Amino acid sequence: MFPGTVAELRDYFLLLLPGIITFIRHKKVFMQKHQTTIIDIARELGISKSTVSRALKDHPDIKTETKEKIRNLAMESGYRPNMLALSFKQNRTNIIGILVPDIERPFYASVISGVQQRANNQNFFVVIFQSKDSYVAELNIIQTMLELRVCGILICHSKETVEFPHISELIKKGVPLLLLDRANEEHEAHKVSTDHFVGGYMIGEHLALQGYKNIAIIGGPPTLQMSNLRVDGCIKALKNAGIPVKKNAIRYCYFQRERVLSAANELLDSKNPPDAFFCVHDRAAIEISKLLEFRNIKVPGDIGLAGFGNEPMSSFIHPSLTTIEQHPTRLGELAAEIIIQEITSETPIKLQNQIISPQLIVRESTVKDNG
Amino acid sequence: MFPGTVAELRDYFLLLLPGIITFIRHKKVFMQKHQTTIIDIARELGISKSTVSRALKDHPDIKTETKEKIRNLAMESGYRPNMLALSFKQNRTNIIGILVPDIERPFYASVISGVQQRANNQNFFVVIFQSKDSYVAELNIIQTMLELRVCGILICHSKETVEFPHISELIKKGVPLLLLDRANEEHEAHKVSTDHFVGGYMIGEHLALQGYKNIAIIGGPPTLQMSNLRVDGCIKALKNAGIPVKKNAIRYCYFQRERVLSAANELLDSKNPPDAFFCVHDRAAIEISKLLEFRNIKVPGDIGLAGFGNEPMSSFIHPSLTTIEQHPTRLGELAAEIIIQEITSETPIKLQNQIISPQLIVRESTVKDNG
DNA sequence: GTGAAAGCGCTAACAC
DNA sequence: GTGTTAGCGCTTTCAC
Repeated sequence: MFPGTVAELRDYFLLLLPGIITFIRHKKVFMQKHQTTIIDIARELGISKSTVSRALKDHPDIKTETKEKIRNLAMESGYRPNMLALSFKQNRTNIIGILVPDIERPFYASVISGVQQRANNQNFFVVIFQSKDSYVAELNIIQTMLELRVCGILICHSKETVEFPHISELIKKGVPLLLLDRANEEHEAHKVSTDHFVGGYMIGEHLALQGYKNIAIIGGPPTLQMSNLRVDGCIKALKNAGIPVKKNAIRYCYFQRERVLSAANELLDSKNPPDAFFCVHDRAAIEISKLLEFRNIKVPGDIGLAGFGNEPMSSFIHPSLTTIEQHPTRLGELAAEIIIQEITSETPIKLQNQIISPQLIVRESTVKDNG
Repeated sequence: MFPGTVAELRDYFLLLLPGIITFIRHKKVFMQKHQTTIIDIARELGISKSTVSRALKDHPDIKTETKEKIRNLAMESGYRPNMLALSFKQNRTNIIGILVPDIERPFYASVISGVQQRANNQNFFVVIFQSKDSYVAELNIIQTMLELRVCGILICHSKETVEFPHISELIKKGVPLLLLDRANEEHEAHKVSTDHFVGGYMIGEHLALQGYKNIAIIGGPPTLQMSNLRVDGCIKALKNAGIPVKKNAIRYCYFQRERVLSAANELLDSKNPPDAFFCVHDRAAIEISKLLEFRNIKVPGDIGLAGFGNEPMSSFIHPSLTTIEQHPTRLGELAAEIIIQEITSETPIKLQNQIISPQLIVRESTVKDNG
């Protein structure tokens, strides 16, 4: 019955070998000690797994003492529900997908940080994606997210994105969706954003108050709502102060370094050079700051300079930069809260459109009268 | 048979209501059109689902023409494997978990960006976690990752972390694991890091070459290997150049602003003040830069200043900061490649310990002879 | 108040 | 070369 000779033993071993190999391979993948399941508990207590399932979610049908017993054992044995099984059953994960143009930009890093912190508090996970400002990438990523069966999507559009078929699609599908900061007005999705118009207005007002009379504006892509709102806000404030802005003094530079520099140079070399720049992005302002230093133009003595976004760097350049704080972390937190509410609520919640008030940060680059 | 009067109709409707509500609720969650499954294809073609499954993974058993038929239909019908089912079956997702102290710090943002890009190329997802430099958080997060059944883990320890039971645990469990940049030497896991020692050495050498003779070093927490290596590298280079570093000139400031400032002040006010500072972190160097400006001490005229990390800001402060570039994006990409290799390979791969060469970035803050 | 059983989509061992 | 079947952990309907 059991092999006797060495040869028999060898043959017996060889016979078993494939099985052994399979066994080892299986074990290799995850050698963790068997995670307690609902079935283990049921077997241990001599009851059915449905009872255990119900007890663990506090179903009213189950007797209190049964619940007690089950919950105790669950505790002792370190039972943790298997998320994979849950997700599979419900055809939906507890993963929130977030798409931003570029994680490395401080604004998005902060937004993500906020989202992540709030999400983790509530047992949600955050998967990140970057479009690197490519529209095609944006489309693909959204498909990928759907395949992953994320339970909610946060999107901050790429700067290339001027059409929104993917967004309409998502809305039609009914996937919980929130548009971050660069939302197109027409979509019926939750939205969280900075009040770009008011931010621009604050800068315009401040520049007017400081006595600047001839302000040039460095915009982003003319198709990007967000950056246009900043421009419009500024123009409105200046108009209110009786300061006209010439068409020619507004330059759309697509957040591109070269365009910013050549626009600035052109303006500076013109017959009627500006006495202040408002850049709708700190990055551009910082570039111009370097340029002015290079051209030996004093800031704020000869010319004023204001940015938008309060990037960490803006307080460290010389002179330090007047700008607008957007509270990106708070933005992220709020976004996470709303999407989680939408996900967990039984019925769709009221459409949110949260606008975060920006804050004017006055620094050296615009304040003439320093003494 | 069918209700006649209005009252009957109403009653009939009320009877159906619960069912209708349930129906709507179910549909609400995800109204997407039914995703084609392997079963649909099998039914359509009048074959079994196993054949379909095998054909789609190019199993040699299946006849070529059968494969053709199946693949065509799969294409047409837009079949996409259900990741949730796959994950459930294999008890493992295609999600890589990454834990860093803080996403908002440029170094980590870049690392994550690198990881994310590489992972997405290979159909992996990246879930992010932040410890905010808390050891307890680090422990919890690792448990959470295990519950999510991530298929691989990338960790960059919090600065509080001086014990590593969780890491040993992970290694014992056999979860694919890679330690990023702050790895403890003794662990048998994959590792990717900057060559901190060489980075420190480069700074030391450079400072010596520039003629600095009395160098103070601002370190991190004395328990953090990474920061100690930077310190040691610098000391070694200085020693090689015949420049002794006094014990008292090495200050461990735990990456804390207040400690950095008080240490710097103390050193500057001492009988024998340093003629250069090496801070193992750009942040600290930037703080000291501000301090020196405030105290009206000229850099690099009166005193030299060097940092580590090449944070974006370091090139924008005045004077711009000499520092070490760590290539964080490349670090992240490499980390992703290694962990994905480990995950996808049948047998465990050779333990990797990749050390990325840093790069000396010489800027104004250390170069005395500028004219 | 509790149990039995089906089923979510897919894989793989086994049968033929 | 292809089909049958069991099973992954859990929820939920239906039966008792």
